[in-house]
Amino acid sequence: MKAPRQSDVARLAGVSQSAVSRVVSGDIDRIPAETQERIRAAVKELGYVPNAAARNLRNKRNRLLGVHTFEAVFPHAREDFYFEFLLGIEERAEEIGYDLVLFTSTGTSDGRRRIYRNGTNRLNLADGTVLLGAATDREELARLWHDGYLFVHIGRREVADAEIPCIIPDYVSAADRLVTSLAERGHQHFAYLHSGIDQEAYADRRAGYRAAIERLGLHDRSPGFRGEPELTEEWLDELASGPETAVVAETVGLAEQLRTGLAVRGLSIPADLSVAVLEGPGNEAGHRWDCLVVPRKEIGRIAIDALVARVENPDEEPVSRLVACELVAGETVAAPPQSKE
Amino acid sequence: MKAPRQSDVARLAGVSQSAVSRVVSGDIDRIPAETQERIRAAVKELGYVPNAAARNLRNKRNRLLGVHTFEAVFPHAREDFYFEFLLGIEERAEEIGYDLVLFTSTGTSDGRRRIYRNGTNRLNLADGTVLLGAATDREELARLWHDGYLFVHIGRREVADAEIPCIIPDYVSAADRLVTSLAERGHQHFAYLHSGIDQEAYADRRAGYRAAIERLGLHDRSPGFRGEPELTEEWLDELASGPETAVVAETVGLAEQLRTGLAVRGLSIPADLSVAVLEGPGNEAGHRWDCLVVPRKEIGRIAIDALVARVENPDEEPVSRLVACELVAGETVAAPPQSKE
DNA sequence: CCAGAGTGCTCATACGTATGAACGTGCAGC
DNA sequence: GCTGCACGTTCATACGTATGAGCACTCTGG
Repeated sequence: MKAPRQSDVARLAGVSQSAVSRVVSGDIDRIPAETQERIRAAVKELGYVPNAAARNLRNKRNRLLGVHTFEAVFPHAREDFYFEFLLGIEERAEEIGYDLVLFTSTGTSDGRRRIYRNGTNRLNLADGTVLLGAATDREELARLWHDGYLFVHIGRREVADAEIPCIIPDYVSAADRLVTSLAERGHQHFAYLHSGIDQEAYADRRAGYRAAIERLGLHDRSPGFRGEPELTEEWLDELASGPETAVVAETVGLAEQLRTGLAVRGLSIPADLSVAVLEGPGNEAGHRWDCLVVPRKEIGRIAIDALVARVENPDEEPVSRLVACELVAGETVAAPPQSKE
Repeated sequence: MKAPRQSDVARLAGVSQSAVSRVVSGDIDRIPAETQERIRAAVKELGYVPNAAARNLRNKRNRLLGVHTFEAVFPHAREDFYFEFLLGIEERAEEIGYDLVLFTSTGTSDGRRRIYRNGTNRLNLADGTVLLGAATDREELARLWHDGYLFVHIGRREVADAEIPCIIPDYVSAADRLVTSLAERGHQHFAYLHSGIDQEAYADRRAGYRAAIERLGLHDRSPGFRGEPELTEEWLDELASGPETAVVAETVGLAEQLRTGLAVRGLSIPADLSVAVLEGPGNEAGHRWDCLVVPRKEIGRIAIDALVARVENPDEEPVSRLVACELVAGETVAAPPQSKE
């Protein structure tokens, strides 16, 4: 029971293989309707179906887009970082008629996934690949780029001597707008709570924060922002007695800690202090923090579009794109208390 | 910047293309270590990577497994049916070094996905495919089978004139054991709450239920089981006053309705009536029903193994497999009330 | 009646790989 | 010195498709 080929169809229809190829792939300018009909009938009778591999070999195109995460996708997906991106990726791929390859074969025993393994890069199976993962390996990225492989990376990733095309949440602008909106509410004195971990991931947010503070002539003297350990008892005491009316926290976790620290001192949010967070709300339906929302699904879609643009037009310049983040109002920001106005 | 081919590697290493092919694909019986080294070095230097399409064309093998769902995977995945299956599929594929192709390109405007579209079956890009989805289209399945395409289906799916290899939760045995365990608790009189929708999906469960009832000489006179509308006021009245001490419900939803219907009549679960459910617990952390658990992740893994077994050994008979379901204790089963003993 | 254009189709080839067959070399055994 | 054999390597081909070039024929216009 072997799959029929174009040549089988051709024999049945009494034409050549190339005529069949022309009909099935739509190049029918010079093939009269009657012949087309005969060929189509033969196709149907034999149940002919084009061989994707042969087509690909011939065409260099696959309509296949890779998705490479540096960790397993599904196992963590429920609450996970990746999940929403994948939503957008799948959705958009489906819309434009591409299939997705999940590169799972590149896993190592330690649970990490590498692109290159014993010198082999499976990725080239796809026309192009979306890379994502906080733990993206710089060296591999650099090599991939130097090899001229077509890819986009979700999230900012700077690599020396390579210009990685990234789809980046516009944290700079979002942090700036967040501060601006606090200032518009009347806040003048700010503190910044930084996470300490992963310097690079928060660099944009810090830049946006600082830019807004300076542009608007606001005051900030938060120790955390100067790199010292934050959320210590001393820090909290200082905050409680200081002029600050607004705190910008990098993570929800920090904000929660802050809340308890303040409660001990008899202060509440937002009555005494407004707090906004520089990351999206988690799934845990806790306090409704004022925060920014990374449009992950949207980013997934954009990544696919950026990739496909280059796949379909190789002359296209690889560029990074910023994607705007929305600010969402919660219940943790209010006007400054009158006592401090 | 074109991808290097074996012939490029060969030129650099000073050997023939076929020698390169032999080394990269492991057929090295008659190639001395020294030559292998030279070739490997050239491979590395050029960053050679095998062309999947050409390989596939030549071999009929890809180390690529398809995943075809008849609806979008990710969009619903959080709470969804598919999710756990995919977990297992990805996990197992990773372990054995296969990549996964998500067939998304086959979507139609109505949101359904078909395998065959304008005569083209994209699936044949992969070595074999795992199909899943409650709404699986029978005609397409039949055609796929008749075309000799390699696949397994998750969930039972019967198609005339075709023997679809399926991975099937063993609902028959699970339902039987569930009844048996109720009987061991002392229950003699049972009622069965059926969902009315999707006859086929619950057929196995009904069979297992009935088998246990008959084998153990138990009593059942539930109208629902005879196909009449269930959970009517009359039905509830009858149940409340009848000899039944245990109800087996097909879905959690039905069980919940039952609970409220009983509450109105002053009866509670499990004090007055034990209730067990023939489907797994949802994510909603409501009442802890006694129920069965479909080992979805496990099934995903098994599907991959079954598929790969046939991919790697085409003589292998396509067979369906039953996978045992676990029963989990909840808080809705107890001994029958003494008044009815 | 011939040049030129158009029509309907086929020829030949390339895509990159894997592999059975064949080839040349060196060496052991008789 | 010839046969036989193992070894190391290459040759040649097939997989199924797409497509530019080309061929044979018909028609149109001058």
